Amino acid sequence: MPSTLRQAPPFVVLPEPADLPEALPEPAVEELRLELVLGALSDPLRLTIVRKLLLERERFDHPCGWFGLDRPKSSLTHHFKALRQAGVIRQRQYGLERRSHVRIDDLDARFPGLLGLVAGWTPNSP
Amino acid sequence: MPSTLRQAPPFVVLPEPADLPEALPEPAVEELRLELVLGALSDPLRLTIVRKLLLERERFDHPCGWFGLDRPKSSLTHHFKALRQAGVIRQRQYGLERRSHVRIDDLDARFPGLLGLVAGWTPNSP
DNA sequence: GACGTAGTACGAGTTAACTCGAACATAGCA
DNA sequence: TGCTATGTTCGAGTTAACTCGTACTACGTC
Repeated sequence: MPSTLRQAPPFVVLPEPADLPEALPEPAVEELRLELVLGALSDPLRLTIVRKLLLERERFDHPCGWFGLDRPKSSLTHHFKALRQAGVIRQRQYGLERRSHVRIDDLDARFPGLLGLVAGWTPNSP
Repeated sequence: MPSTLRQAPPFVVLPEPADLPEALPEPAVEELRLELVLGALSDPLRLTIVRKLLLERERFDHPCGWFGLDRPKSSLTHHFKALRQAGVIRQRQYGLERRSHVRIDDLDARFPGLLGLVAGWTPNSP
């Protein structure tokens, strides 16, 4: 019924400055595995994280607490790590903060359409 | 690298005769949950099953052993049940045989593009 | 009836994931 | 020096999933 599921909003790829901190360990584009990516996205909390990153991408450089997730810090570390190790997000260390953004280019190249499904997802029913 | 990942083959929806056996319990289209579908597809064996059903759909009415999966029968029952309960496949009882096919219409309506990713998946690397 | 076939149901062992508390590390600031 | 904020690591408890053997059902056929 909801047409938002059928048509995802276009994602604008923002240019990144060259003086970014090094990204944390992650799989390369060609190492991305569909089953691992799907597994990482098969969790409601992680879907919430990725969807929020996609829909509010212009403000992606926010600390972990920005997501407003009511979980202990160690749980959030666990889920962000799961997303990063599957290749869904990239994380960079900004001093104390660890900022995340979705690897849109890589995921669109390997699994076109997948991020549109995530963007159209809704936590409760359908 | 492989262009097969970017462009999935078109799926032809075959008309179904009206005298089919009743389908086993499954979620309705509007009940399909993305996180459950992704979870069901996050297993290599189940990806193999769904991909084989998609690519050789014209011969979908085969017994479970047709898939050539080297697992005990009870394991296969487990995985086919997981796929059915997530809404990925539909199963019908033909006498002794339980035949499965992918719910292409339903999945395309709710999660467009997802089956294309499955069809383009390859078991090992990239 | 006996046999083979296609598959389910149950139960147990094993593995993996999730969840969270507690302790720790680091940077900035008063 | 201490305090706060951000986030990690470790460990343990709990839950869920996978794997599989065994027993069972149902339908043909000989």
